[in-house]
Amino acid sequence: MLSKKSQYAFKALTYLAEKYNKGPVLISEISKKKKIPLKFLENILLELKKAGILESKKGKGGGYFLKKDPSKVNVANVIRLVNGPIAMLPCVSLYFYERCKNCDEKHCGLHDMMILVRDASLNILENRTLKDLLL
Amino acid sequence: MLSKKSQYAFKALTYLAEKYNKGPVLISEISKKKKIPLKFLENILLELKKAGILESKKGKGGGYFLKKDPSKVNVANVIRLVNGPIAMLPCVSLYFYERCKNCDEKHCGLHDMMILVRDASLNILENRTLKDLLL
DNA sequence: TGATTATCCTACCAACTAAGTAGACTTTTA
DNA sequence: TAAAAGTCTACTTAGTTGGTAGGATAATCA
Repeated sequence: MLSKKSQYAFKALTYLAEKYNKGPVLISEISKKKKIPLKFLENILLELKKAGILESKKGKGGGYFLKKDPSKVNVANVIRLVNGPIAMLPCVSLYFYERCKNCDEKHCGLHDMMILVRDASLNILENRTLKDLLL
Repeated sequence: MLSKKSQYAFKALTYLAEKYNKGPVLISEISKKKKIPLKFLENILLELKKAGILESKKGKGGGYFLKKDPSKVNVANVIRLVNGPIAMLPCVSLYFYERCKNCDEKHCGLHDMMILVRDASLNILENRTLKDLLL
């Protein structure tokens, strides 16, 4: 399941996508409109900024805004960043791979099935962007 | 991600599937062969029994065994039982549904996308059984 | 019938993660 | 230089995960 943090992240990102190219948006505005706890939202937006998805401006007239066009922000990447692995097992994860202990990946039915699940999910998530989440 | 508990459950179940119709298997045997902490495995097997997947026999010559043929034990159901929801959001879960707060499901792009992901995953998991996990 | 074998059950615990809060600091701009 | 706004460090609180301990209960067999 996606964490609350991830759900907040998507709400904030889609809000910013709607306001793309309309100047910086206050954290407090996003917090109010999307009903996300202010200080928690601060952390999330900062993380998204450090990952290169958002940009910010300090001082009066400042706020957060998308660094790239909404159609360039990949959904799978946002999930990996905020939520972690998409795969159901570490041994089939592309970005968070860890070897199974006491289990030979070459002869593991669970492993093989989870690769199929991973690919089916990625087939959707890798081909969607923030733009697809609007409306 | 699947919990360790879930991974242990699948290891134990596939082991029992290999021994289907060959009489009860000791918890301690599964524990040793599959390298699963004994007392933790006890809990897991008991849970699987209560869910109607396993059967047990007490006393000498006792142990655990599959209640049904491995080809009748659905993978999706095992995951739901031991790990929880398969969907990535409560608002798109079939068996663990919860309404979104502050979010209209009729107009939510995230919701729509997560239904696609859910269905893609279920399409695989619902059509596999323990038998498919062997070898 | 009583010892042995094995599951069943209740309770507990340590470590970690999720979710959120507090408060001071820094930078920008008017 | 004061106000506005993001940045940073640290904390709290609640819940989950991954176990462990020890006894109760039931079945078998000598």
